[in-house]
Amino acid sequence: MRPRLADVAARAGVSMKTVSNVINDFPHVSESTRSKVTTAIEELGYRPNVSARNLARGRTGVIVLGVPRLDMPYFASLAMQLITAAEAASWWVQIRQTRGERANELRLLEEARDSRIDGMVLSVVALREADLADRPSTPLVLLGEHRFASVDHVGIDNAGAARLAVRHLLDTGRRHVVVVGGRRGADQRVVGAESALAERGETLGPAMHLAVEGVTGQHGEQAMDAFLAAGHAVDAVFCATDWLAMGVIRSLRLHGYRVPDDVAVMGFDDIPYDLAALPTLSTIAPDREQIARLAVESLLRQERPGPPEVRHAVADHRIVVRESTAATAPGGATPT
Amino acid sequence: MRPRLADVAARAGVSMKTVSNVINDFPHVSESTRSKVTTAIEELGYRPNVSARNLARGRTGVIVLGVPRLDMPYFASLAMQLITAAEAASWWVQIRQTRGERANELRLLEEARDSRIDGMVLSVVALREADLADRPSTPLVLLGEHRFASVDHVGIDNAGAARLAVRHLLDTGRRHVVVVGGRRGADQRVVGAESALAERGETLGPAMHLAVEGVTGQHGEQAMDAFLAAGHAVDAVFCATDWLAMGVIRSLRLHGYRVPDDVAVMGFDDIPYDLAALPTLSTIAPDREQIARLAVESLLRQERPGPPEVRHAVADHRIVVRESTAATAPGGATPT
DNA sequence: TTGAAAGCGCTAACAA
DNA sequence: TTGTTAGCGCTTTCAA
Repeated sequence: MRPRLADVAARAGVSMKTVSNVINDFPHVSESTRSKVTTAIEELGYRPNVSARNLARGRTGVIVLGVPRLDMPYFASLAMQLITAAEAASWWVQIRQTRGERANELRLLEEARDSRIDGMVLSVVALREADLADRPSTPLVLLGEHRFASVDHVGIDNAGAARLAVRHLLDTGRRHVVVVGGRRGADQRVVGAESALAERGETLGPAMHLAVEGVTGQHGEQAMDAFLAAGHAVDAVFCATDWLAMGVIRSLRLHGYRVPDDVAVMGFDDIPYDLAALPTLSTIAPDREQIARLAVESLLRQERPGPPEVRHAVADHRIVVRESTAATAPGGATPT
Repeated sequence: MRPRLADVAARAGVSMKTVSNVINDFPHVSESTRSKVTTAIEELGYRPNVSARNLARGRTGVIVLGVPRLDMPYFASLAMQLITAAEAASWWVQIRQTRGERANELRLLEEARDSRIDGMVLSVVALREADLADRPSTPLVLLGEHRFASVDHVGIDNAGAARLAVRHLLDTGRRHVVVVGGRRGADQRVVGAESALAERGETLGPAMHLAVEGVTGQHGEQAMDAFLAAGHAVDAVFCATDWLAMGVIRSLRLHGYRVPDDVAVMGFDDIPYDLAALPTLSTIAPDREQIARLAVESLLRQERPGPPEVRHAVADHRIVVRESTAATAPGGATPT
């Protein structure tokens, strides 16, 4: 049988309370007592029973991570980082998928309310501020582009990152930059791209902004197909995600453009497949480890009693330059 | 406060035992009693406290899924399927990564032994039969290519699937098939490829088998680079995974081969990015949902008392034909 | 078929 | 600073 707290107490010649104090790092434990207890723990190979602890504490020991799709490597590696960060707070992470649909995001929020979980980290795509009006008392932190005044949030500076990306395109001699992403004004990555153009006294013409509804490569490909069919000049494309970029490259090449010789392409996310693509994909790499850590910190802070205080944390990012934006550029190529 | 079992019992005018019987679907409960209880449950919105239940049952409510890397979409979608299947058995799934290293796989096995979990599903890469000599009493089921006599296993017919893939290449007029995968004799996908060749009276020459150590696109690319440098004829490549295939295509195209015109390429796994690649990738699609379901069933069976009985289950697969194996083939192309 | 009550292993109020 | 003990909410043995 596995040793219990009582066994440790007996062996150390102290009470259960004392052992509990040691395990939970309470202050006010004399050094000699502490060492007696830790020795007993070692000798017995004692490990606390999580179910019992959670029951006594009124915790469930589980937090939920909601992401659009786990089979998008960006979210998968985010999930792994969160699992690691949550372990330190002795939380299991339960992963759920939303497919980016508002109905599913609402459903998760509803689950948070019925409080069989200790907290929720939600990577939000379609949720609106109003949906959070009567937010659950369960600790909640949102990830992703959208940031609401009423809820903790962890993200990166999407606009700043996009600005960096587009500046890079412009710095390497590109002139006609297409931006593939979400709705203008709403999508911070599009906003950032616009501002980089503005810095050079240029504007993002309506034709140069391709608004996509979905996240897959096919969405990027179709958008680019439509753009190219219209016959506009282009020598660079900034995409809001790497997956979109893969589709965009497919479209460009099927239309006879060379990448990066004729058109440079920049993605966003830094997924492992970027290196297997032809050309390898330049991108923005968010610091996912930091994001995960900040999310767990937020949950822990909300768990502590005290006046609620909403915090919006910003994690780092960096630009990764690879083949797809090599500086061979002329201006405004046409199909070969 | 959340309603407890006792509240339900009081409201229904029965004992806790009776409510417990209803909840756990015990036989021998009169229909009238059952309906009284279910009504009370509905009215109160009662949900069992999982920690308490696990404590009483001596369960932890958690099973572990060990995969090489979660940011490989194959494993990510497998993970999601397992989460769904495990939910039915009211298990949380804790995901762990092994990076395919034997040391990490052994560490997980060790964790299974110290039994803070109810079961383990391990997608094994490097583990050996001997490592399982004193296997933990915790229910364990292995996924992946390797199958050991002493442990439950769920997989697909890798050799059969590979045979299907290579037959497809041969049926579309290809003659010089390169196989990229693990060690000959050990890797069932290589074995299956060989047998497909044997059916046509051909053999897999040593030069035509590229043994790779890793799983990434770069590994595939390097292997293909080396092969092409040697100047052998080739008009088809079968790769043990899609990721390898992406690297192989990169190499081929950088060496001036057109895919599929000069060389057809076939992958294995069916990851979402196959559709964003140029050309879109033909592949083998294992039935991951079935794999997950069978794995959970195995765990449940092992949990039940009774004589241990090892079972090896085989899930379905199908071939998915896309652009990368379009039937335009001549025989044995050379660089343009 | 249903009820009473003793745990499951840990936490934390209250005492000492 | 440490000990005693009453829960946390559910399962399950034994009786009825």
